[in-house]
Amino acid sequence: MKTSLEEMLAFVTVVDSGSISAAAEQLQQTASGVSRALSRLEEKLAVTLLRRTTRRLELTEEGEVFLARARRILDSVEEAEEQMALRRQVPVGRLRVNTA
Amino acid sequence: MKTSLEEMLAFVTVVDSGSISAAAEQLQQTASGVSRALSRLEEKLAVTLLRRTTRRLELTEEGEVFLARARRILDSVEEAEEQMALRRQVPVGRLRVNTA
DNA sequence: CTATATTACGACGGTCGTAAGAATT
DNA sequence: AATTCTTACGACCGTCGTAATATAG
Repeated sequence: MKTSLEEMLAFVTVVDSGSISAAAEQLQQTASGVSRALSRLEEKLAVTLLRRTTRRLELTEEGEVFLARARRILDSVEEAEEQMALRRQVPVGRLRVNTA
Repeated sequence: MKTSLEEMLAFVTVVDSGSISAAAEQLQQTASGVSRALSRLEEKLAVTLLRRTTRRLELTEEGEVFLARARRILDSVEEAEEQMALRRQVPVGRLRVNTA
């Protein structure tokens, strides 16, 4: 449980946007931050996820595998948060209304 | 995506162990830290997950709902990490062996 | 030469543990 | 009265942005 959601999000966003700098913009961060988040993730997993040059990004096999899982995890978190947000506004149980 | 895995883990551990102090021990933290992690999570979700007195813990309805999802998320992360660990040791593809 | 990625550095923010205080039984 | 939870206070660790450096095309 050493990996963080932020790091997973950085990874997924980099893949989706095609570059670290594009991901940075999308995440409202600097490229520096995204680059480090990615390195941190790889270090924690002890695996190379993305083979990168200054021009091209290429997913490794491990990256491919992890990507799918990371996506699902991020979606699940989003979903859980949204459900809480909903539950806040829509109290459960019967709704009793007195009509005139 | 504001919530963190650490906070979810704190929440789940508190529920499973029955108290904040027990969870703290299990997580190798202080009760103070776990208590704050829990409060942080509730604040971020803007929801009360656990109604707590000094003696009793009671899941709210929202807590119940979130608990199930948090468990699944934590398991998924664990799984993803383990898969990377495996893949590290067991390179994929054909294994060629020259026998004498 | 240009665009992108990484790294060193200093700064800042968030989380921690300790210790004191509050609350429940 | 005892146990547990919470909070205030410093301290610390991790992450950040900037700016400099490296590198691919």
